Amino acid sequence: MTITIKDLALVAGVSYSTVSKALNDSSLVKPETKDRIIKIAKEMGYEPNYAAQRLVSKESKVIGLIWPTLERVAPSVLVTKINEEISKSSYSMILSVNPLQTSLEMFKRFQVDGVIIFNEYLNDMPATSPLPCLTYGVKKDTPFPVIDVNYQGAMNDAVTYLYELGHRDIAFIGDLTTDDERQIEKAAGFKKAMKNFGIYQEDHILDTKGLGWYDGYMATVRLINSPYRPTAIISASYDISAGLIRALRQENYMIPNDISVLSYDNIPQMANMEIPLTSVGAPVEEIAQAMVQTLTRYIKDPDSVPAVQTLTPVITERSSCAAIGTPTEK
Amino acid sequence: MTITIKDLALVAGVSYSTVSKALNDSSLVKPETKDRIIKIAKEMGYEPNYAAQRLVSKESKVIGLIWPTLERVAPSVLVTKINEEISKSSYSMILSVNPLQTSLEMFKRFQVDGVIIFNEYLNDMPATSPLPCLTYGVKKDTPFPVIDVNYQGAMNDAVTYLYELGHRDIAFIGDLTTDDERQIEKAAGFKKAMKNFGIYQEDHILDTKGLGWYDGYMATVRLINSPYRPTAIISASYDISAGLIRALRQENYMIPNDISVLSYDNIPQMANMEIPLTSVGAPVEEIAQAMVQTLTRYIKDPDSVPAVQTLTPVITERSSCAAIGTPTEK
DNA sequence: ATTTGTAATAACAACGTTGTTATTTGTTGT
DNA sequence: ACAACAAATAACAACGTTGTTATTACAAAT
Repeated sequence: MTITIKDLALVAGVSYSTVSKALNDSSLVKPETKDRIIKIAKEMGYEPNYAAQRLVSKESKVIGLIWPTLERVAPSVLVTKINEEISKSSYSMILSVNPLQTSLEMFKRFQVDGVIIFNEYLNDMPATSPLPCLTYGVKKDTPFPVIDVNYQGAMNDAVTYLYELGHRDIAFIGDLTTDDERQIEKAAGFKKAMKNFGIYQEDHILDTKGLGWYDGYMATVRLINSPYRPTAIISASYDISAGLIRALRQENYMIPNDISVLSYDNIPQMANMEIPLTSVGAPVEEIAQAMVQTLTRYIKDPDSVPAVQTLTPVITERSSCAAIGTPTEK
Repeated sequence: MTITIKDLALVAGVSYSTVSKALNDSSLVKPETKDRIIKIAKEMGYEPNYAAQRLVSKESKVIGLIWPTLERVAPSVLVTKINEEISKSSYSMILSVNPLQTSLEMFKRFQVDGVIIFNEYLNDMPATSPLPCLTYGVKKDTPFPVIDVNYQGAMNDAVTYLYELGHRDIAFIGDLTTDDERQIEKAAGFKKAMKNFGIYQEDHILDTKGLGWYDGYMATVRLINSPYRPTAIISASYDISAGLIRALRQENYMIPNDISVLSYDNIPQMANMEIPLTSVGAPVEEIAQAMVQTLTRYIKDPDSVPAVQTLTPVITERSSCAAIGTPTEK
C-alpha cells in the first residue's frame, strides 16, 4: 500500500492539510513542524500522487515533443538538447513517435502543458490546438509561436567567410526537392549571397534530392564525376556533410588543402567527423534554450511571446576551411 | 471551461453516475439512455479527465519506453514497431530519453503500467523496481522477464546458409569491444558454427570497434587493404552493413557476384539498401509483438510470464547472397 | 390488491491532493 | 484579567471520475 499525506498526518500528529502545506513549503506552517513532517515523509518514503495533484492543480509540468525524423543526426541532437533544457526547468519531457494528430490527442489526455512541433509537420498542422504549441522552422501561418533561424543570413555568413579566405568558386550542396522551407531558405540564401559577390553560377548548386547522408554521398560522387571543381563547398546539413566528406575522402581529396568544406548545423558533433568541420548556424544549445524558454513563457501567458523569433547564426571555426593557396593548413 | 460528466448529466437529465456507466458501456443502464448519453457526449465534445480516471482506477494504460541509442537504425525501427504494437492494444507509449534512473522516476510519477528497458542499460539496472519492467537482450540476473533472441542460432543459420551456397571462406564483421552481450553472442555463434563446419580461422573475425555505420565502413576498408579475401561476409547489424556495403561498392565489388553479404537484423529496411540485403534474425514485428504481449501479460499477472523468452531467428532472402561460382545472380 | 422481484437510475463515498475558511492557541497591550 | 490580534493548525470543500449501495418504478405472481 502506498503512503499518502494522511498517513504522514497520523504519524506526525497533525492534520493532513498541514502536511500538504509543509511539503509545499508553505509559510503558513511553523518551520519546526515543517522540518519534522518533511523528515517523517522522507523516512516513510512518501511519494506524492501525481494524478491527484494534477486533478486539483490543472498543471502537469510536462512538455510533449512530437519526434521528427528518426533517422537524422541533427534533429536527434536538438531533441536531446531540448530534453536537457527542459530538465533544467521544473518540467519534464515526454516523446511521442506517432503522427501529429494522434500525438496531439495523447498529449491532451495527459494534460501536458505544452507541445513542441517540428517544421516537418507544418502541413497537416491544425489551425487551432487545445494545447499551447511551439513550432520550430520557418514561419508559416500557424497561430503558434515559431522559433526560426536566419537561414539566409547563415548562408551569407558562410559565403562571406569563404570569400574572405579567397574562394571564388563555391558550391552549395543540399536538398532542393523538399518542401521543407528551411532547406529552401538555405539554398535561396546561398544564391543571394553569391550574387552579391558577383560569383554566382547555376551549376554551383548541387541537388542531393534528400537529407540523408547517403544522398549527400551520391550527390558528391556525381560532382566528382563532373568536370566542375569548386574550391569550397557549403553543405546544407550535418548528414549531407557526412556523405560529402565520405565521398571526398574516398577520392583522396584532402580537406581543407584540396577543398574547403563548411557545413550548416552548428552542433558539437561536427568536431567528431573525420575532419572537424567548420560549421554555421544557430548553436543547438541556443535553439533549445529559446524553444524551451519561449514555450514555458507562452504557457504562462500567451500574449507575452512574439509570434516569430529568429535566431542569429554564427560560424564555429574548426579545421575544414583554408585560405585559398594555403596548401599546409588553416 | 472543459466539459465533465456532470455537465452531460445535466443536459441528459440523469445523474452523473449514470453518465459514467453509460460511457463505460455498463450493462446497468438501459441501451436507449446509453445511446442518448453517448450522443450528447459526442455533441458536446466531452473528453474524460485522465487524471481523475487514474486517481480512482490506479491504471494509466500507458507503457513507458526508455530510448536506447539515438543514432542507430535497427533500434529505431524496433521502437517504431513497438509503438505500433502498443497502439493496437489499449495502451499508449511514451518515450523518455533520460538516463535509466531519471526515466524510471518519471515513469513512476506518471504511474505508467509498465516499462520497457533495453539491454544497453542492464548494467545499472536496479535489482528491484516499483514498476513492472521488461528487458530486451540477453538474460542476466534481472528479476524481470527478458525477451531474448537466439543470436548464436542466428549465426549458425547464417553460416549454414552460406556454406550450402558453397562458401567456405566466410568472414564476420561486428563489434567485439562492447560489453553488450548481444554482440558477444553473435560473434560466439559465428565462431562456433564455423568450427562446426571445420572452416574457422582467427582472422575471419573483423572488429569494427563500434556499432555505427562508419565503424563498419572503416573496418571494411581495413579488410580491403589486407590480403584476406573472403567470398562471403556476415555482418552483425544493419548499421555496420550500411558501412560495409558502402566500402565494398566504393572499391567496385559487385554484390553478390564478387562477394556475398548477409546481415543480422531482420528489418524491412534491409530491402532499401543499395543492394537489398539477405538478413537473419528474429523479425522486428515478432520481437515487438513478443515484447508488448509479454509486458501486458506481466502487468496483469507477474507469475503468468516466463523469465526468459528466446525468439527463433529466420533468414529473409533478398539478393545479396549467391552460390559460389555463380557470376550472374542468385 | 398486495407482495415480491427486478430493471433502471440516483445518491454517495472514495481516490489523494490543494486552497480556502474556520478554529484553536498564544502573545501583546491595557 | 481580558480584549484584540496574530500565528499555527484543523476542517472541509473542491477536482472529475468509478464502484457500491440506496432508492424508485414497474412488472409479474400470489
